[in-house]
Amino acid sequence: MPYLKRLAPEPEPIDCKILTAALNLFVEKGYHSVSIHEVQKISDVSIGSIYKHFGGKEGIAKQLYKHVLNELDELIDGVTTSVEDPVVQLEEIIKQLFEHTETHEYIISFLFYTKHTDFLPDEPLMNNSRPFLKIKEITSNAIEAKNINNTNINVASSIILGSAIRMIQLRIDGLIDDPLINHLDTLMNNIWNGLKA
Amino acid sequence: MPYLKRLAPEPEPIDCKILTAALNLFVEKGYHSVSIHEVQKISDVSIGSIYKHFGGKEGIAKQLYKHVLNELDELIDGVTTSVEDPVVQLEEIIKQLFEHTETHEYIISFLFYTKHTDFLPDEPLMNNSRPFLKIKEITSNAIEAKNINNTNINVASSIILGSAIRMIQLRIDGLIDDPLINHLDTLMNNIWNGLKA
DNA sequence: GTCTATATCCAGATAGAC
DNA sequence: GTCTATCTGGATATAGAC
Repeated sequence: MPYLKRLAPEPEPIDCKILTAALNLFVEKGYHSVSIHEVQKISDVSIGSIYKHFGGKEGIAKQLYKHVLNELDELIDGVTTSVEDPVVQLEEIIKQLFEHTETHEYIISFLFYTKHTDFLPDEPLMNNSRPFLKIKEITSNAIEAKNINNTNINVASSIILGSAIRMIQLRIDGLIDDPLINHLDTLMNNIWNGLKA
Repeated sequence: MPYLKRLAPEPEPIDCKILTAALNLFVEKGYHSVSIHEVQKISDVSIGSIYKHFGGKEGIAKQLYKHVLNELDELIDGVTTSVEDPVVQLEEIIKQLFEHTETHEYIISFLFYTKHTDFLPDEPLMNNSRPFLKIKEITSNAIEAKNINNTNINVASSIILGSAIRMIQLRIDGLIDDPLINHLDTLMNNIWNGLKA
């Protein structure tokens, strides 16, 4: 699990004061309720520098968006290179996402509980981004390997990822009291039990 | 199905020019990218009247939020009064939501593909609202009636509702080509197959 | 390359006529 | 009760000093 190892010793999940401040503010208040002056204040970098580096608020959001998608992509690659069975790969990905929900809540919240099109209308849809397509591909592999019932790929991936994302959102909302990792086995058993037929 | 019957003959899903215009604009552009002047233009009601009736943009959003939650609530009540078995109730609710995704896309999008806390931070969380609590209650009933494996309620409801919501979102994104109703049986079979154990 | 002070714009809200 | 014209605040973005 290279992803966790790399991040573990770092106090900040993102190595950039501006992006870190923006992430926190965007998640807490929502993109449009955050002014560039707030980002300036929290990050302790001047307005001028922010504009030099990112060109403005939308530039920050764009970079942040790419950054978190890239982290997710690396997480997936870490899993796919260390495990063979696509079913186990999916389970491991969800496991790590559940863990990150506790340890990197803001990144997870920005990834799975943000309507990006509200402020990045020109970016490609998250559900069409590399890491999401990879997850879909893994699901497809699992079906083809006959480890999963030959059901529609959109249905299967919606059951798998949809359940996990919903649990993450309920956890962030505070409607699930304990860490999601406690429910991982139950979740996966029920999912596979249905899909494996 | 009183819900559909009531709405069927109406050209507009909402009987208020201002709310209808706001719904369309909010879904298309996102709440913060919509100005009150745009709502004025589309609804063809003057700014003054809008402020008289709703007190401002947030007032419109608040009313709209309550309205769509109320419609969902009525949909659920319609199902629970016409069907006995909680498992069938859940299936029927999802069926109607899938149908509405085709016929009332904007309402469904506002319900299931909008981050309401970004513009209504003081409203109760959607996942804690009456209709969502009712769905959770129905799921709980299903478990108690032994129709569903005695698994954690949060896990079971995440699998059921999470899959459905994700399919709705993928459909709205245009990443699922055909109407969701075509996939209803496959989805429900795979879900129940796993949960019924 | 970093900062502060300033300009510009625009959305939300209001006042007052009809 | 409905409308239009106007005010005001605040955010983005820039200009120019250091």
